[in-house]
Amino acid sequence: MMPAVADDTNEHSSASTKPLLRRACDCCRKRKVKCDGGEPCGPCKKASIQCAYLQPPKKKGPKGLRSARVLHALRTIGDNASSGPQRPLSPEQHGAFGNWGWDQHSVLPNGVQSYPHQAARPQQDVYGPHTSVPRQQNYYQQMPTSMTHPQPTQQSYYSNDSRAQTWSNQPDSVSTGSDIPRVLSPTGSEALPPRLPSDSFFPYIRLFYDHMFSIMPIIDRNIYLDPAIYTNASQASSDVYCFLCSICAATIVQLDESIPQPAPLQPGRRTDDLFADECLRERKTFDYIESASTLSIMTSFFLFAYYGNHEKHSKAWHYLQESITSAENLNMDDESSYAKLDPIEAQWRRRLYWLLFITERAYAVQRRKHTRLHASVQLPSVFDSEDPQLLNGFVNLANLFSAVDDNFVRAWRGSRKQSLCNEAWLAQTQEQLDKAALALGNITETQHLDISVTREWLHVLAWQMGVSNGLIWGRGEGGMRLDYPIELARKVVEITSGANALALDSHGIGMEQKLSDIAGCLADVLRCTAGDTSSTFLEGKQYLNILLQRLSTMRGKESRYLKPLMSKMEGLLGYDLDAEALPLPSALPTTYPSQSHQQMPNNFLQTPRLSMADSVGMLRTLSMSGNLGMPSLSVLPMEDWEQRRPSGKVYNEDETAEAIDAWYLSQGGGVAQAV
DNA sequence: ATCCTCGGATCGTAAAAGAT
DNA sequence: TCTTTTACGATCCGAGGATT
Repeated sequence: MMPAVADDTNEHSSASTKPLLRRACDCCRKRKVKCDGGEPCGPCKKASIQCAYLQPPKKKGPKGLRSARVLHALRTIGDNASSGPQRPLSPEQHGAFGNWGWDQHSVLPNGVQSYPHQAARPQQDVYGPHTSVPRQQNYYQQMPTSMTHPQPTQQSYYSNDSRAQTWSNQPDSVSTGSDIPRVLSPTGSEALPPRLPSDSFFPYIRLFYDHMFSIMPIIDRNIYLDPAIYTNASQASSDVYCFLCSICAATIVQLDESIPQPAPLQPGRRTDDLFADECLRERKTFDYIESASTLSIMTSFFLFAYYGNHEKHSKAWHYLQESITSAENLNMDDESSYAKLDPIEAQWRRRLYWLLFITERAYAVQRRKHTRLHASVQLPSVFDSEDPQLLNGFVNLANLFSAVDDNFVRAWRGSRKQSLCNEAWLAQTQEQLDKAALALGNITETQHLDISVTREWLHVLAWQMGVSNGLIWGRGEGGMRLDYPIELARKVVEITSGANALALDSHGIGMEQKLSDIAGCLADVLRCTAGDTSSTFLEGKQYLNILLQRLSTMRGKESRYLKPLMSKMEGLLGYDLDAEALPLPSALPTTYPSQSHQQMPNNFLQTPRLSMADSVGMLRTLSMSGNLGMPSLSVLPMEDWEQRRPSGKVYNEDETAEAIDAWYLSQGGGVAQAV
């Protein structure tokens, strides 16, 4: 499938017709010059540029249903005709999505749809179809050659065209055809601080695609994995530059030490901080709010990821909200707005919207915040996407979080009426969580881990809500049993035990938080049932042990949640907080669930038994104090945990301890009656 | 004179549409 | 199922602009 030439035997064919090379290097492709296929190739050697063959070949042939595309083209023509001016299909509409967008030459053979002329090509072509590299370069060419920023004359040039960075278009500018001038850069022409060198970005973008793209499939690899577009990155427009800085900052801190990273850009300074500072500095030089685009939404989003991973939660939440606000400004929460867009553009926007949705739900639950976005727009397409397997996973995750509805969030924040947080509702919620993410067969491991662990984590949260509302002694529907967290922990151990560490680590601190939440909840249950020697609870201790082991090596180092958890565990597992490392790191069963329960670590302490009623009482006390599932407050800053887990639960008080014990015995739980 | 950019001709491949 | 049509990715020629 590679050869572009018929009778190309191996290297160079001696056929009479001009021999096309089977593959040109990335730079020659960009430069549109003949490549000799060498490493480095002749033209690259001559030009003293880095020769590489990184860009993967794209799939050829038509994509999607032809008839649908024709329909869209006709519709677009109709829209343009009725909405007046001259404005051809906006470049944004061709935009960011590589060549599965419309072919700009073929949409309208009469030329009405084609770009008028080169000079009017918008800068946003950076995101244009892959094959139109020249236009990307053209875009960069508009920038001054020195390390200063665009001059006023250039601004006026830009402001007269519709600034097509790929996704930057505002729907209203499409529908009204009004080209609102946008100020892109500072009005002054004074020299500005130098930017980061152009070659700073690409290594991190590659890391992003290798390890994070499957959970954030929002930028086109055909565009951003092309090293050539970074050749002038330091002179890109401000919003592009900010975006690149933010995604690099987020990637570095999210992957952290789980994978070897390129050498620091500046000695003695964290590169993620450098990127983030650059992004923030550059943002002050232009009105990024007024010129909001999908690009600026993503910039805010990656700033969120950067701060979130650094546990700077006020800033993280701020930037997440900023990205959501920008999305609302672009009407991305309005389904009807997508109909006006090119189908491909619409698909990318849907992805971005749902990523914001998922992230907001997850983060809001973790930090007990309110949510603003709703499942109000259609999910992105799976089968028509460039990677159905990947999109399948993404959509699964979106479905899972759709089960975390407003009631869930309100109940979790403690602002839902007690009467509404009843057993039936919780049972239904738990059921929905399982139903929402069923088809996990054909997805990547990274996504599988995310969905599976998130699902169990949400189960844990729902269970804690039940406890807080006095539902623990029910019939066990919706898992409202005392030992339910042990079952959930078992699943999590099964999910993570065989997992590729890097696939787990690529979820950043969010995964650490979820695992620590699950472990914390399990620890509470074990503490409250201390002394119980039934197999279920001994099993639970082993699961806890394994989860702690996991946390001890997250992202190349010990998770910051480990010590708090261990201090909480003091006396329960026999661990000493001051111990230099967890015991048995290598002796842990890697295929744990198949192991028998006999081989318990001998350092489990036998502590006095509690009755079932005592256990439930303790759990309720913990939930009242807002301490349920939380590691000891003595290790993490108090306000940090309080922010994460404020209390505020309500629950009934009228069940008797006898009834509880009787129920539990009937479940075969085996908790001892009394000390 | 040399270098560089980039429109577009051309080709091969693969998917959609049509014929049987 | 087979054939035809169409879309699209890819290479790279060569005109024309920029630079030395």
